Amino acid sequence: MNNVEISKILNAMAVFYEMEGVSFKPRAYEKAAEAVAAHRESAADIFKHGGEKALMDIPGVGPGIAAHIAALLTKKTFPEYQRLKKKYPLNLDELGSIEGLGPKTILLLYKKLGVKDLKDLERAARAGKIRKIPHLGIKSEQNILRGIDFMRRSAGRIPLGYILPLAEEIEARLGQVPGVRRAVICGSIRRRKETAGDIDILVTTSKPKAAVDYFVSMPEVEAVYARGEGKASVRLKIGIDADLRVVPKESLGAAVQYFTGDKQHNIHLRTIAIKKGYKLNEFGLFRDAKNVACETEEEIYGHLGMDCPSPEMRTDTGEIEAAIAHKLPKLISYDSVRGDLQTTTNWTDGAKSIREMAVYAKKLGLEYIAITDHTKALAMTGGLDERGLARQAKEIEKLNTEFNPPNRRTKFKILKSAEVNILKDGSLDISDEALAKLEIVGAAVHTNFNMSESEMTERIIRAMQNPNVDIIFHPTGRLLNRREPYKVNMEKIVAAAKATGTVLEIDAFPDRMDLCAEHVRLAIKAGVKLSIDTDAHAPEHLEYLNLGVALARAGWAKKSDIVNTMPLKEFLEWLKKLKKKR
DNA sequence: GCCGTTTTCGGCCCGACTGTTTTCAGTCG
Repeated sequence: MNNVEISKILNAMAVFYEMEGVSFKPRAYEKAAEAVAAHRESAADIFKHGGEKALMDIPGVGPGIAAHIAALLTKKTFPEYQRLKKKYPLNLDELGSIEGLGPKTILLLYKKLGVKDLKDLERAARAGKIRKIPHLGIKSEQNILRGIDFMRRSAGRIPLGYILPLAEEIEARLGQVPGVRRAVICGSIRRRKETAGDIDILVTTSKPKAAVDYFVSMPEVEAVYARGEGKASVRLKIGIDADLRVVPKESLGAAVQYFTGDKQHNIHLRTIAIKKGYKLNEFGLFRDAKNVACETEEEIYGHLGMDCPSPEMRTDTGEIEAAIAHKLPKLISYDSVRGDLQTTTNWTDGAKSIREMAVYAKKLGLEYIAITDHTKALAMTGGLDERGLARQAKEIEKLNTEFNPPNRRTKFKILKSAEVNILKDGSLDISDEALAKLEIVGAAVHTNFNMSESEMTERIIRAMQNPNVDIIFHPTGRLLNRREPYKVNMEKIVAAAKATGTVLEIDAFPDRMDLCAEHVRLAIKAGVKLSIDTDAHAPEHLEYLNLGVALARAGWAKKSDIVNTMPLKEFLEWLKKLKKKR
């Protein structure tokens, strides 16, 4: 049983206890579930090497839950889970993923209408049965239907950050199969789209059968749809499909181009090929029957008289025209971000200490991180007030001294910062005096999401007008597959950011990934600076930075557009200048 | 059920919004 599966069961326990009306246990199980899911090392390995006791090193896991996890690993279940699952025979995976539907309502619907899964729920809602239940009404019924619709539209797609590591692992393992020369991820994952619906991998090999045999028998495979000489299609246990195609090594470039997409980009490209007297398909670029280019993508684009746009840009939104004009921007490269400007520690709802975050950041080669714990209006996270921020500042100063002994050449800096809440009226929940003492201030909307576009836009603009605010964190507030972005007029936000010198954030956390590519382009065009941050709540989350780079590249960002590509010294000077200007 | 610079037992779960209500339960961040 892997960490995700364990986490799911712990989450189910939280829901069950919520239904039972038990206090405190739900939060405890939820926290443990979250920690297990985020934990790098697999619980199975930890248990194998250190037993139950070692499991307790996972934050939020104590003796009780450690015993449950041990039972899950050895017996696939534990008595309390069995009992509650029997008492509430519900598909919580389905019902729990509908926005606005919590444990109590799920229980109510089960008791009154026998709703056990999504199918039951939709039937009941469509039949108008939900509105008749006391405490629920027409609006609740409509909200449930809307929730189902939203879930359907996003279902089956997994955030890039969660699927990319697996895709890369499969790619690497395929590369090791005897006979295989190359294995290449294609499709939306190669384009680094925010979510992926499937994994597409191409291989060139001298032994097609061996590659197909390996692919369909991987441990991640749940079912095999099809397996042939040069192609296989499977369902993975994580709930999406994966396709393997064996292609001749001479036409790898053409196949990679074809299967990378996107569709609109390829249609446009093929039209250009036709106009120039060619035919373009997955086997090559043909003039009459002669294949003139197929080994590399560059070769194909070159024959069509254009530069090769990087996969992230291929959406047919101007990249082809730019490629023809040889005016593609020099995109920000991966690994060029030098600091993370949004990180959360155990001073609020992060998992680890400032020191642990800093140590990990340093290990990744970063030169600075801003500690941006939540502030007081977010009570649920234990948000810091002015006094808390002052206490934290002392701790940071102490650590900075420790991290930078006088004799050491390489510098690492922890910046005093905060993720300040933008209140409903656009004011902030921390006094200006306290904000002025921080080295960099991020502000974000965390409450009152359902405002009209004009109200929300005004609210954020007002926050930007506070001279202490340097960055707007996750400017659209979307949560992939879970929450729509709040309504804002991005043109106005960008204009205000330009006027106030405020940085807009590209949030690299897999569930967030805002801004979207179009917004990035809009900001860059207006000359607004951006930052790429992870919103890390645990040290490993710092590794998500590259997802933000991917998003920046999709939005045509150059290195100079992103403030935290600057080396430490230059960044601090820039920050000083920024503060002075206001 | 977990946890510890308010510590080994007694806290933890706060505030706003929504939809249903006429005084409040459920949900979310």
